[in-house]
Amino acid sequence: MSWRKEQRRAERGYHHGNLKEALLQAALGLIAEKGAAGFTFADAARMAGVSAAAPYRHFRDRDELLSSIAQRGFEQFESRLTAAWDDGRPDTVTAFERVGRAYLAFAREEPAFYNAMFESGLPVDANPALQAASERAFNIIRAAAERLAALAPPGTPRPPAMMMALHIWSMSHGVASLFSRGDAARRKLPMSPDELLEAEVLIYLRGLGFPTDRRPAGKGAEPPPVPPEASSGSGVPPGGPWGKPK
Amino acid sequence: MSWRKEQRRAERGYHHGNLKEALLQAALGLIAEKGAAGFTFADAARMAGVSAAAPYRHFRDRDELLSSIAQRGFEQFESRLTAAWDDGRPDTVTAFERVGRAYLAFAREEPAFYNAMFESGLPVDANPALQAASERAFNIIRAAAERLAALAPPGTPRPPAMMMALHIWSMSHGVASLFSRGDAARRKLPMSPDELLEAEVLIYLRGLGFPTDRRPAGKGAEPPPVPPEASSGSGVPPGGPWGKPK
DNA sequence: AGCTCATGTGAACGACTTTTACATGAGCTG
DNA sequence: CAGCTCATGTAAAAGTCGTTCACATGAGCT
Repeated sequence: MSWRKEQRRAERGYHHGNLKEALLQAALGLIAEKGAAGFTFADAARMAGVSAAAPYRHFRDRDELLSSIAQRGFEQFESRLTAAWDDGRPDTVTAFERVGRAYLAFAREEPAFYNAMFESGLPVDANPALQAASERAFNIIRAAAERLAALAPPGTPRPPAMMMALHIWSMSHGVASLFSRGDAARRKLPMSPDELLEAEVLIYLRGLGFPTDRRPAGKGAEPPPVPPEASSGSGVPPGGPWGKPK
Repeated sequence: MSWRKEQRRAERGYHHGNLKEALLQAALGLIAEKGAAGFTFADAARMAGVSAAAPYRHFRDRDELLSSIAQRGFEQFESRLTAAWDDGRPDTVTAFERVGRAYLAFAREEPAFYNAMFESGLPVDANPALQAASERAFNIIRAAAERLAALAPPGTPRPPAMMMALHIWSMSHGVASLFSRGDAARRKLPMSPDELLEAEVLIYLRGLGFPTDRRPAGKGAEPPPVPPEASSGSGVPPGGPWGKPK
């Protein structure tokens, strides 16, 4: 019953040729299925068709593989946030909310990455590269917050952008962790996680004095707003950022 | 040299007498140290001075021990939130913020419970008792939100309490997960997690139209507010719910 | 053709989880 | 108090993992 392994070896020769990548992919799949805790180094090796010792030629230990995945995750995360932000087009508030949705979408569509990044218990601060990658991702949110803060309605004190960024991050992460994960969209909600986050952010921005109907109060500093009929669906209903209160 | 085990046995006899509780305590300590992932059934047994097989007389498997801890955690969580809410005294907004701080305090002071409850990857929905306990805890937040929603300033549409509760929960959980965990207060922050959350909640409430200076707008429905000099430190500075913007 | 070194193998170690057959003794029953 | 029973503990064993080590292989360079 070990002709399977022989078979495999016959197919690909003694050397795998691309083991590092294969291990990363295998691990990604396993983490998506069973979570970072349930993922096993040996399993990844098996899935790649190599012995249990082979992975040690490419990763110091199981943790390093996990870190590599988290690192890659932060990079993809950053690029998705960057794309969503799109340098604040067509207007800052719209783009800002798109970033929020992108956060949730990432958590939903890349559960393995999200898990490795935020739920694996990895000591992020122990790995400089990882920390840097994480920071780069956060900086997207920060940059967006900065642009938003600059639009603060005149007359009111300008909110610190850093604080706004942290607030938005915590909201996004909270919603994602609690309500938006793969098979784990555990609680029954009166609204989708996306709607929940969108309303949350809108209420928050309104609390800062921002007009949340997509019509910026400042003039000139902001490109002309999208015509109302173009902001399909995600526009704020007249009553407020939530459905009809009953 | 296995006289240690003999020693222990001599001290307590063949039967432990209170093994279940001892295991729970041991596990709690281990999880606090090394996280739910690093915690080991065998270690707990060792710590309690029994063989590795003994725990199976009290827990079906490692997961059941973890679940028991999470369950207990939710119960303590509920009671702490209940105490913090204190039925909305002295006024709803103050009590509401106290709940937020209690959330963070729990995450900080009971990392083992928090870990088991929210970060262990336990399938909460697979265990009805656990799910119920979790729901009971959340219901505190929901009840508080309901009271708050009832105070919504007249004229504006009344926000759905359930949505508010989910929002507050996500903020609290987001801040706790990202910034407020034991050795893992990873990122450098311009303010403490408590301040961060407090500002976040205040801005949010203001976004809903609530007066956030602790002086309720409605009259009669709310007990008289605390005199300003009594709300030490946690009162809202005149400029807004954050420090001086520079 | 031959060398070398990155890459993979198998065996082995200790730790962990879980099951099984057996041991102990606390507490009830007569 | 004697005897029984059953909850609770033990040791041993099987299977899995992580990790290391000595050794094998063969890709690519000289």
